Order: sequence, then C-alpha cells, then structure tokens
Amino acid sequence: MTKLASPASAELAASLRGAVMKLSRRLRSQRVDESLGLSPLLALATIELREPLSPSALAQFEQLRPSSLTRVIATLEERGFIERQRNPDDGRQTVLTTTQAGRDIVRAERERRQEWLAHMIDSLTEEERAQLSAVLPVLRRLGSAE
Amino acid sequence: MTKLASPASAELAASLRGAVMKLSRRLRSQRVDESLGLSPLLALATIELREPLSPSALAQFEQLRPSSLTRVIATLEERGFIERQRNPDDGRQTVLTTTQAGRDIVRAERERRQEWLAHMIDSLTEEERAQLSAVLPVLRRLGSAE
DNA sequence: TATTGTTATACTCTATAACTATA
DNA sequence: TATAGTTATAGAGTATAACAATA
Repeated sequence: MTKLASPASAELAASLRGAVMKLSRRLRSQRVDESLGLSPLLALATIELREPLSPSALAQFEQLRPSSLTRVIATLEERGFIERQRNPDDGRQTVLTTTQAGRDIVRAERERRQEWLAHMIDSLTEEERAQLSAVLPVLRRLGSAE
Repeated sequence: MTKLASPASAELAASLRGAVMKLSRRLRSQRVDESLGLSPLLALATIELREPLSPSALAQFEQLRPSSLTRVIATLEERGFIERQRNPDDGRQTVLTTTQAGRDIVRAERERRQEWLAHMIDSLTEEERAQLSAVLPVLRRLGSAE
C-alpha cells in the first residue's frame, strides 16, 4: 500500500486505462445479439464453462456481487438459456445449468466469425495478433487481481 | 461485412472481450478519486490534451454521443475543472477549456503512482510490461476503429 | 435547412443495505 | 449465528428522440 509504483508503470496504467475503457464501450455497443445484454452473455458463457455451479460461485468467477447477478440469472432463466434447481442437500443453494438453447447461443456467439471484434482482429497483422495473444494472460491477471 | 473472420481471430476476440470487460469493471471500482466518476475524468483528460475544443469535438474523440457528454461537461464545470465559453464567431458552438484546478487534477491523477493499476503493473515482470507496452497501440486501434 | 447543443427519457450494469429461508 | 440468495433502491454511464438556438 505504501510502496510507490514506478513512473513507467503509472504512465502505462494511464494509457491502458484509456484504451480499455474505450474498447469496453465499443464491445458493449457492437455486440452481436442485440436482444441479450453483454453481461448476461458473459455470465452464460461462464455457466456453460463451469456448470453446474451456484449463483455465488458464478459471482466469484465474474467478480461481481451476488445481488448484481440476480437479475442477470433471472433473465437467462426466462429466456430459457439456463435452469435453476434447488440443491437437495442444502436448501439454501441453487444450482445453475445451461439448457441446449443456452449452449447453442454460447456456441453461436463464440463461432460468430463475422463478429465485430473478430473482424477487427482479423485485420491486424500477424505480428499484432501474436502480441495480443501473448498479452492476454497479463490482462486477465490485471482484471482478476485482488 | 461479408468476409468471415478466421477461427483464430474469433477465439482471440472472445478471450479479449472477457478480459477487457473484467478489467474495465475493475478500473471503474478501483479508481482513485472517489468523488469524480471515471467518465468525467477521462473526458477531462481529453479536454486537457486537446483544448480548446467544442463538446461535439470532445464527443468525437471520446466516441460518445454529444448528449451523453452534456451531464459530464456540466459536472466538470460545476466542480470548477473546466470553463465553457460561447464562440463569438459561431453562437452555436461552445468552447471548453480547463481551469488550473482541472489541470491539477489531471496531473495528480496521472502522477498518482500508488494508483491501483500502476501497482498491478508494477508487480508484473519486466517482460510482461514490455508486452503490455507493445500491445497498447493495437488495443487503441481496436477501441477507436470505425 | 443544417448544425450545435440540451432536455427528457429509458435502459444496462453494478453496488449497498435490508430481508427471507435454510443450516 | 452464519450462509445463500433475493428485493429494494440508488447511481453511473450511455443511447435515442425531440427540441431550441443559431447559421
């Protein structure tokens, strides 16, 4: 807490912050399925990846408060993309699983190659794609650090 | 529009999307000055960089609708960080400039080395910082593409 | 008519606090 | 008491549509 970051890191931080905020705005507006928000889509992808899991486990993976996910989960259930079941062993817990429709939409989204971002990435040079690929773990770490 | 992106790009896009969204959430919550939102702060930084400029020019740089900036600009003015002046040559236009207080806060924010993200970056390896640095122009391009 | 900017309104995302049900 | 989840509420950020003022 007390140690200072280097000037170089501070500079890098400022640039990265701007770039990430702009890109995230783009991603929100440029998503493929207009009827489903980006947040439910990301949550659905996580459920598909880790199912079965509880809402609080999902919140942990998504790094959100459970209460922030209640609506998201309700939306996904109403749309028929996931199912909620009581855990018989512990009545407090709910277990989330994807439906076929949910898996389909996750796959469709994943494979949607004409997707805006994929196109953008496709127009990069080979070297730039390699750079992007290389830096992804770093971005993930920054995003998931405590 | 019709050409398909490669599978590799689609995959990269999905990963990047997740990473960027998470990091942007982190940035929103982890910012330094709690009293000023991130969006006004970013706008202020742009004004400081390009002043004098009009609200619509700012909207273009920030890639937002002018109406989305009206509140942001009002906030910055109320706080005494910027000034609004009528353009004498064209009564429709307003010209934005920073005040000393505005420049101070931009500089303070920039130099705030104990900032969360700078610290995170500081804890990366030298190689990871180099990777991050190298990929920044690419991220910026992705975020600012039409 | 076209441009600049604002207002009104609504939607998405996320948070905190208080609550219910279960353990 | 402690945990899982929900509800109520609030605030930030952004968009669209309709408007006023100016050119």
